[in-house]
Amino acid sequence: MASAKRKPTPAELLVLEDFLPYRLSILSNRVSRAIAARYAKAFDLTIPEWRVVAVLGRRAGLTAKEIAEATEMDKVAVSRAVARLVEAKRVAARADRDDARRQILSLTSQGESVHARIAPIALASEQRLLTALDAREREQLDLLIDKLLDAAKTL
Amino acid sequence: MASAKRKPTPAELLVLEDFLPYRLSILSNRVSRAIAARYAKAFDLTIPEWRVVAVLGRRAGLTAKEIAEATEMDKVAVSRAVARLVEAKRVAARADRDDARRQILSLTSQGESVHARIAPIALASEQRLLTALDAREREQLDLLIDKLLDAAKTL
DNA sequence: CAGATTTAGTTTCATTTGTAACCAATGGCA
DNA sequence: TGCCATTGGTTACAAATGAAACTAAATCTG
Repeated sequence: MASAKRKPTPAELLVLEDFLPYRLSILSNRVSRAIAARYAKAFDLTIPEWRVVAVLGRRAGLTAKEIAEATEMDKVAVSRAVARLVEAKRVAARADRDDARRQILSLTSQGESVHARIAPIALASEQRLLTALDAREREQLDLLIDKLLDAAKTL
Repeated sequence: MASAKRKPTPAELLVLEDFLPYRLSILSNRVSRAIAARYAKAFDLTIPEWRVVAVLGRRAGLTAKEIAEATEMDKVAVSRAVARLVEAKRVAARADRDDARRQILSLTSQGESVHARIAPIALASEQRLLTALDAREREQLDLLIDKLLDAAKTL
Protein backbone atom coordinates (compact mmCIF):
# COMPACT_ATOMS: atom_id res chain seq x y z
CA MET A 1 0.00 0.00 0.00
CA ALA A 2 1.04 3.56 -0.59
CA SER A 3 2.85 5.16 2.31
CA ALA A 4 0.70 7.57 4.26
CA LYS A 5 1.81 11.09 3.31
CA ARG A 6 1.20 14.23 5.26
CA LYS A 7 0.03 17.12 3.13
CA PRO A 8 2.97 19.55 2.83
CA THR A 9 2.54 22.85 4.61
CA PRO A 10 2.61 26.08 2.57
CA ALA A 11 5.98 26.88 4.09
CA GLU A 12 7.31 23.64 2.70
CA LEU A 13 5.79 24.27 -0.68
CA LEU A 14 7.29 27.67 -1.09
CA VAL A 15 10.60 27.23 -2.82
CA LEU A 16 12.05 30.58 -3.73
CA GLU A 17 13.65 29.42 -6.97
CA ASP A 18 10.30 28.16 -8.21
CA PHE A 19 8.25 31.08 -7.02
CA LEU A 20 7.01 33.00 -10.02
CA PRO A 21 7.26 36.52 -8.59
CA TYR A 22 10.82 35.83 -7.55
CA ARG A 23 11.71 34.36 -10.92
CA LEU A 24 10.26 37.33 -12.71
CA SER A 25 12.15 39.70 -10.49
CA ILE A 26 15.49 37.98 -11.11
CA LEU A 27 14.87 37.80 -14.82
CA SER A 28 13.81 41.40 -15.13
CA ASN A 29 16.79 42.58 -13.09
CA ARG A 30 19.30 40.60 -15.06
CA VAL A 31 17.94 41.87 -18.34
CA SER A 32 17.54 45.50 -17.32
CA ARG A 33 20.94 45.68 -15.75
CA ALA A 34 22.65 44.10 -18.70
CA ILE A 35 21.05 46.49 -21.13
CA ALA A 36 21.39 49.57 -18.99
CA ALA A 37 25.06 48.76 -18.58
CA ARG A 38 25.43 49.27 -22.30
CA TYR A 39 24.09 52.76 -22.47
CA ALA A 40 23.88 54.22 -18.98
CA LYS A 41 27.44 55.45 -18.71
CA ALA A 42 28.07 55.92 -22.41
CA PHE A 43 25.07 58.22 -22.82
CA ASP A 44 24.66 59.41 -19.25
CA LEU A 45 21.07 58.26 -19.28
CA THR A 46 19.08 56.61 -16.52
CA ILE A 47 16.41 54.00 -17.18
CA PRO A 48 13.54 56.43 -16.57
CA GLU A 49 15.14 58.96 -18.91
CA TRP A 50 15.60 56.28 -21.49
CA ARG A 51 11.94 55.42 -21.29
CA VAL A 52 10.95 59.02 -21.77
CA VAL A 53 13.22 59.29 -24.78
CA ALA A 54 11.84 56.07 -26.21
CA VAL A 55 8.26 57.18 -25.97
CA LEU A 56 8.87 60.73 -27.18
CA GLY A 57 10.91 59.32 -30.03
CA ARG A 58 7.84 57.66 -31.39
CA ARG A 59 5.17 60.05 -30.29
CA ALA A 60 6.30 63.63 -30.10
CA GLY A 61 4.28 66.31 -28.37
CA LEU A 62 3.17 64.47 -25.26
CA THR A 63 2.69 66.04 -21.87
CA ALA A 64 4.33 64.69 -18.72
CA LYS A 65 1.02 63.16 -17.75
CA GLU A 66 0.76 61.30 -21.01
CA ILE A 67 4.32 60.09 -20.71
CA ALA A 68 3.55 58.78 -17.24
CA GLU A 69 0.62 56.84 -18.62
CA ALA A 70 2.53 55.50 -21.59
CA THR A 71 5.52 54.36 -19.56
CA GLU A 72 3.75 53.31 -16.36
CA MET A 73 6.08 55.56 -14.45
CA ASP A 74 4.70 57.76 -11.72
CA LYS A 75 4.53 61.48 -12.26
CA VAL A 76 7.41 62.23 -9.92
CA ALA A 77 9.71 59.94 -11.86
CA VAL A 78 8.60 61.52 -15.11
CA SER A 79 9.08 65.02 -13.73
CA ARG A 80 12.63 64.22 -12.69
CA ALA A 81 13.54 62.45 -15.89
CA VAL A 82 12.13 65.26 -18.01
CA ALA A 83 13.92 67.87 -15.92
CA ARG A 84 17.25 66.18 -16.52
CA LEU A 85 16.54 65.70 -20.19
CA VAL A 86 15.58 69.33 -20.66
CA GLU A 87 18.67 70.37 -18.75
CA ALA A 88 20.75 68.24 -21.11
CA LYS A 89 18.94 69.79 -24.09
CA ARG A 90 17.66 66.42 -25.17
CA VAL A 91 14.03 67.38 -24.69
CA ALA A 92 12.34 70.66 -25.49
CA ALA A 93 9.27 71.90 -23.66
CA ARG A 94 6.86 74.38 -25.11
CA ALA A 95 3.84 75.85 -23.44
CA ASP A 96 0.44 74.37 -24.12
CA ARG A 97 -1.72 77.24 -25.24
CA ASP A 98 -4.87 75.63 -23.86
CA ASP A 99 -3.58 74.86 -20.41
CA ALA A 100 -0.77 76.76 -18.77
CA ARG A 101 -0.03 73.90 -16.40
CA ARG A 102 0.95 71.60 -19.18
CA GLN A 103 4.03 71.48 -21.28
CA ILE A 104 4.24 69.88 -24.66
CA LEU A 105 7.39 67.82 -24.78
CA SER A 106 9.41 66.56 -27.67
CA LEU A 107 12.92 65.47 -28.48
CA THR A 108 15.44 68.00 -29.65
CA SER A 109 17.76 66.94 -32.42
CA GLN A 110 20.20 65.91 -29.72
CA GLY A 111 17.44 63.84 -28.17
CA GLU A 112 16.68 62.29 -31.53
CA SER A 113 20.31 61.45 -31.89
CA VAL A 114 20.37 59.68 -28.53
CA HIS A 115 17.26 57.81 -29.50
CA ALA A 116 18.71 56.78 -32.83
CA ARG A 117 21.93 55.60 -31.26
CA ILE A 118 20.44 53.66 -28.37
CA ALA A 119 17.59 51.98 -30.22
CA PRO A 120 19.84 49.57 -32.11
CA ILE A 121 21.72 48.71 -28.92
CA ALA A 122 18.51 48.01 -27.07
CA LEU A 123 17.05 45.98 -29.90
CA ALA A 124 20.24 44.00 -30.30
CA SER A 125 20.17 43.10 -26.62
CA GLU A 126 16.59 42.01 -26.90
CA GLN A 127 17.41 39.93 -29.95
CA ARG A 128 20.35 38.37 -28.21
CA LEU A 129 18.12 37.37 -25.34
CA LEU A 130 15.54 36.01 -27.72
CA THR A 131 18.00 33.78 -29.52
CA ALA A 132 17.33 31.41 -26.63
CA LEU A 133 13.83 30.94 -28.04
CA ASP A 134 12.55 29.79 -31.38
CA ALA A 135 9.82 31.59 -33.30
CA ARG A 136 7.04 29.55 -31.78
CA GLU A 137 8.33 30.13 -28.27
CA ARG A 138 8.57 33.84 -28.84
CA GLU A 139 4.93 33.96 -29.77
CA GLN A 140 4.04 31.95 -26.71
CA LEU A 141 6.09 34.26 -24.56
CA ASP A 142 4.33 37.33 -25.86
CA LEU A 143 0.98 35.78 -25.24
CA LEU A 144 1.85 34.60 -21.76
CA ILE A 145 3.25 37.94 -20.73
CA ASP A 146 0.16 39.67 -22.05
CA LYS A 147 -2.03 37.42 -19.98
CA LEU A 148 0.07 37.86 -16.88
CA LEU A 149 0.26 41.61 -17.31
CA ASP A 150 -3.46 41.67 -17.50
CA ALA A 151 -3.92 39.40 -14.51
CA ALA A 152 -1.39 41.38 -12.48
CA LYS A 153 -3.35 44.56 -13.04
CA THR A 154 -6.07 43.32 -10.74
CA LEU A 155 -3.88 41.64 -8.17
CA MET B 1 3.80 46.48 -58.34
CA ALA B 2 4.45 46.64 -54.62
CA SER B 3 5.22 50.06 -53.31
CA ALA B 4 8.87 50.62 -52.61
CA LYS B 5 9.36 50.44 -48.84
CA ARG B 6 12.20 51.89 -46.89
CA LYS B 7 13.58 49.55 -44.27
CA PRO B 8 12.44 50.90 -40.90
CA THR B 9 15.17 52.35 -38.73
CA PRO B 10 15.86 50.77 -35.33
CA ALA B 11 14.40 53.84 -33.68
CA GLU B 12 11.16 53.22 -35.52
CA LEU B 13 11.18 49.54 -34.61
CA LEU B 14 11.57 50.13 -30.94
CA VAL B 15 8.13 50.33 -29.42
CA LEU B 16 8.34 50.46 -25.66
CA GLU B 17 5.18 48.45 -25.04
CA ASP B 18 6.53 45.62 -27.16
CA PHE B 19 10.04 45.72 -25.86
CA LEU B 20 10.69 42.58 -23.84
CA PRO B 21 12.89 44.10 -21.12
CA TYR B 22 10.29 46.77 -20.55
CA ARG B 23 7.46 44.27 -20.46
CA LEU B 24 9.31 42.13 -17.97
CA SER B 25 10.03 45.11 -15.79
CA ILE B 26 6.41 46.21 -15.69
CA LEU B 27 5.20 42.70 -15.02
CA SER B 28 7.70 42.04 -12.28
CA ASN B 29 6.96 45.35 -10.60
CA ARG B 30 3.22 44.86 -10.67
CA VAL B 31 3.50 41.41 -9.21
CA SER B 32 6.07 42.22 -6.55
CA ARG B 33 4.28 45.31 -5.41
CA ALA B 34 0.96 43.57 -5.18
CA ILE B 35 2.36 40.76 -3.10
CA ALA B 36 4.59 42.89 -0.94
CA ALA B 37 1.60 45.08 -0.19
CA ARG B 38 0.03 42.10 1.48
CA TYR B 39 2.75 41.41 3.97
CA ALA B 40 5.11 44.37 4.12
CA LYS B 41 3.18 46.45 6.60
CA ALA B 42 1.44 43.60 8.37
CA PHE B 43 4.70 41.85 9.18
CA ASP B 44 7.11 44.77 8.97
CA LEU B 45 9.19 42.87 6.46
CA THR B 46 10.97 44.16 3.38
CA ILE B 47 11.34 42.12 0.22
CA PRO B 48 15.01 41.33 0.89
CA GLU B 49 14.15 40.23 4.42
CA TRP B 50 11.36 38.11 3.10
CA ARG B 51 13.75 36.38 0.73
CA VAL B 52 16.16 35.64 3.53
CA VAL B 53 13.35 34.21 5.63
CA ALA B 54 12.12 32.13 2.72
CA VAL B 55 15.49 30.58 2.07
CA LEU B 56 16.36 30.01 5.71
CA GLY B 57 12.95 28.52 6.25
CA ARG B 58 13.80 25.72 3.94
CA ARG B 59 17.52 25.44 4.49
CA ALA B 60 18.62 26.35 7.99
CA GLY B 61 22.22 26.93 8.88
CA LEU B 62 23.37 28.97 5.92
CA THR B 63 25.95 31.72 6.03
CA ALA B 64 25.32 35.20 4.64
CA LYS B 65 27.38 34.27 1.62
CA GLU B 66 25.27 31.25 0.91
CA ILE B 67 22.10 33.25 1.32
CA ALA B 68 23.43 35.77 -1.17
CA GLU B 69 24.03 33.01 -3.67
CA ALA B 70 20.69 31.36 -3.09
CA THR B 71 18.70 34.57 -3.39
CA GLU B 72 20.82 36.37 -6.01
CA MET B 73 21.00 39.31 -3.68
CA ASP B 74 24.30 41.07 -3.25
CA LYS B 75 26.13 40.70 0.02
CA VAL B 76 25.34 44.20 1.23
CA ALA B 77 21.63 43.60 0.83
CA VAL B 78 21.93 40.32 2.67
CA SER B 79 23.95 41.90 5.44
CA ARG B 80 21.33 44.57 5.96
CA ALA B 81 18.41 42.19 5.80
CA VAL B 82 20.04 39.79 8.23
CA ALA B 83 20.94 42.60 10.61
CA ARG B 84 17.32 43.71 10.77
CA LEU B 85 16.07 40.15 11.14
CA VAL B 86 18.50 39.43 13.97
CA GLU B 87 17.51 42.69 15.62
CA ALA B 88 13.87 41.60 15.40
CA LYS B 89 14.81 38.20 16.83
CA ARG B 90 13.58 36.47 13.74
CA VAL B 91 16.97 35.09 12.85
CA ALA B 92 19.63 33.69 15.18
CA ALA B 93 23.33 33.80 14.36
CA ARG B 94 25.85 31.46 15.88
CA ALA B 95 29.58 31.46 15.35
CA ASP B 96 31.09 29.11 12.82
CA ARG B 97 33.79 27.22 14.68
CA ASP B 98 35.87 26.76 11.53
CA ASP B 99 35.89 30.34 10.36
CA ALA B 100 35.47 33.26 12.68
CA ARG B 101 34.31 35.53 9.86
CA ARG B 102 31.26 33.48 9.17
CA GLN B 103 28.02 33.19 11.06
CA ILE B 104 25.66 30.30 10.80
CA LEU B 105 22.17 31.68 10.42
CA SER B 106 18.80 30.15 11.07
CA LEU B 107 15.27 31.17 11.87
CA THR B 108 14.20 31.56 15.47
CA SER B 109 10.77 30.29 16.38
CA GLN B 110 9.53 33.80 15.74
CA GLY B 111 11.15 33.65 12.32
CA GLU B 112 9.53 30.29 11.68
CA SER B 113 6.23 31.79 12.62
CA VAL B 114 6.65 34.62 10.14
CA HIS B 115 7.60 32.14 7.49
CA ALA B 116 4.61 29.94 8.23
CA ARG B 117 2.23 32.87 8.10
CA ILE B 118 3.55 34.51 4.96
CA ALA B 119 4.05 31.40 2.85
CA PRO B 120 0.32 30.81 2.30
CA ILE B 121 -0.22 34.47 1.43
CA ALA B 122 2.60 34.41 -1.09
CA LEU B 123 1.47 31.15 -2.62
CA ALA B 124 -2.10 32.34 -2.84
CA SER B 125 -0.98 35.45 -4.73
CA GLU B 126 1.02 33.33 -7.10
CA GLN B 127 -1.94 31.04 -7.66
CA ARG B 128 -4.20 33.97 -8.25
CA LEU B 129 -1.87 35.26 -10.90
CA LEU B 130 -1.61 31.84 -12.46
CA THR B 131 -5.35 31.46 -12.80
CA ALA B 132 -4.85 33.50 -15.96
CA LEU B 133 -3.05 30.49 -17.44
CA ASP B 134 -4.09 26.91 -18.00
CA ALA B 135 -1.92 23.95 -17.04
CA ARG B 136 -0.23 23.77 -20.41
CA GLU B 137 0.56 27.47 -20.41
CA ARG B 138 2.04 27.25 -16.95
CA GLU B 139 4.45 24.60 -18.11
CA GLN B 140 5.36 26.70 -21.11
CA LEU B 141 5.90 29.69 -18.89
CA ASP B 142 8.25 27.80 -16.61
CA LEU B 143 10.23 26.55 -19.54
CA LEU B 144 10.43 29.94 -21.20
CA ILE B 145 11.52 31.68 -18.04
CA ASP B 146 14.17 29.05 -17.47
CA LYS B 147 15.53 29.61 -20.93
CA LEU B 148 15.48 33.36 -20.58
CA LEU B 149 17.08 33.26 -17.14
CA ASP B 150 19.82 31.20 -18.59
CA ALA B 151 20.28 33.43 -21.62
CA ALA B 152 20.22 36.55 -19.45
CA LYS B 153 23.07 35.21 -17.36
CA THR B 154 25.47 35.75 -20.22
CA LEU B 155 24.05 39.01 -21.52
C1' DC C 1 -18.37 85.03 -10.57
C1' DA C 2 -16.67 83.45 -5.83
C1' DG C 3 -15.23 79.70 -3.54
C1' DA C 4 -14.30 74.81 -3.43
C1' DT C 5 -12.36 70.84 -5.94
C1' DT C 6 -9.59 68.73 -9.17
C1' DT C 7 -5.59 68.36 -12.05
C1' DA C 8 -0.57 68.99 -13.78
C1' DG C 9 3.54 69.17 -12.19
C1' DT C 10 7.36 70.17 -8.65
C1' DT C 11 9.62 70.14 -4.26
C1' DT C 12 10.80 68.20 0.00
C1' DC C 13 12.10 64.78 2.97
C1' DA C 14 12.72 60.06 4.48
C1' DT C 15 13.91 55.52 3.01
C1' DT C 16 16.12 52.33 -0.06
C1' DT C 17 19.71 50.92 -2.85
C1' DG C 18 24.27 50.64 -4.95
C1' DT C 19 29.23 51.31 -4.98
C1' DA C 20 33.30 51.53 -2.98
C1' DA C 21 36.13 51.51 0.83
C1' DC C 22 37.08 49.15 4.71
C1' DC C 23 38.13 45.56 8.58
C1' DA C 24 39.20 41.27 10.22
C1' DA C 25 40.10 36.42 9.47
C1' DT C 26 41.83 32.92 6.41
C1' DG C 27 44.62 30.69 2.99
C1' DG C 28 48.48 30.39 0.14
C1' DC C 29 53.35 30.21 -0.41
C1' DA C 30 58.19 31.45 -0.39
C1' DT D 1 56.96 31.71 10.04
C1' DG D 2 56.00 36.05 7.85
C1' DC D 3 54.02 38.37 4.15
C1' DC D 4 50.54 38.94 0.48
C1' DA D 5 46.25 37.96 -1.70
C1' DT D 6 41.62 36.49 -0.97
C1' DT D 7 37.33 36.04 1.35
C1' DG D 8 33.21 37.08 4.53
C1' DG D 9 31.00 40.65 6.06
C1' DT D 10 30.12 45.63 7.55
C1' DT D 11 30.30 50.59 7.16
C1' DA D 12 30.03 54.94 4.90
C1' DC D 13 28.62 57.76 1.45
C1' DA D 14 26.21 58.99 -2.77
C1' DA D 15 22.48 58.35 -5.85
C1' DA D 16 17.75 56.63 -6.77
C1' DT D 17 13.03 56.13 -5.28
C1' DG D 18 8.63 56.92 -3.01
C1' DA D 19 5.18 59.30 -0.33
C1' DA D 20 3.31 63.34 0.88
C1' DA D 21 2.95 68.18 0.86
C1' DC D 22 2.80 71.93 -2.01
C1' DT D 23 1.99 75.44 -6.07
C1' DA D 24 -0.49 77.06 -9.66
C1' DA D 25 -3.87 76.62 -13.14
C1' DA D 26 -8.27 74.88 -14.60
C1' DT D 27 -12.87 73.33 -13.70
C1' DC D 28 -16.95 72.73 -11.34
C1' DT D 29 -20.95 74.37 -8.54
C1' DG D 30 -24.03 77.18 -6.44
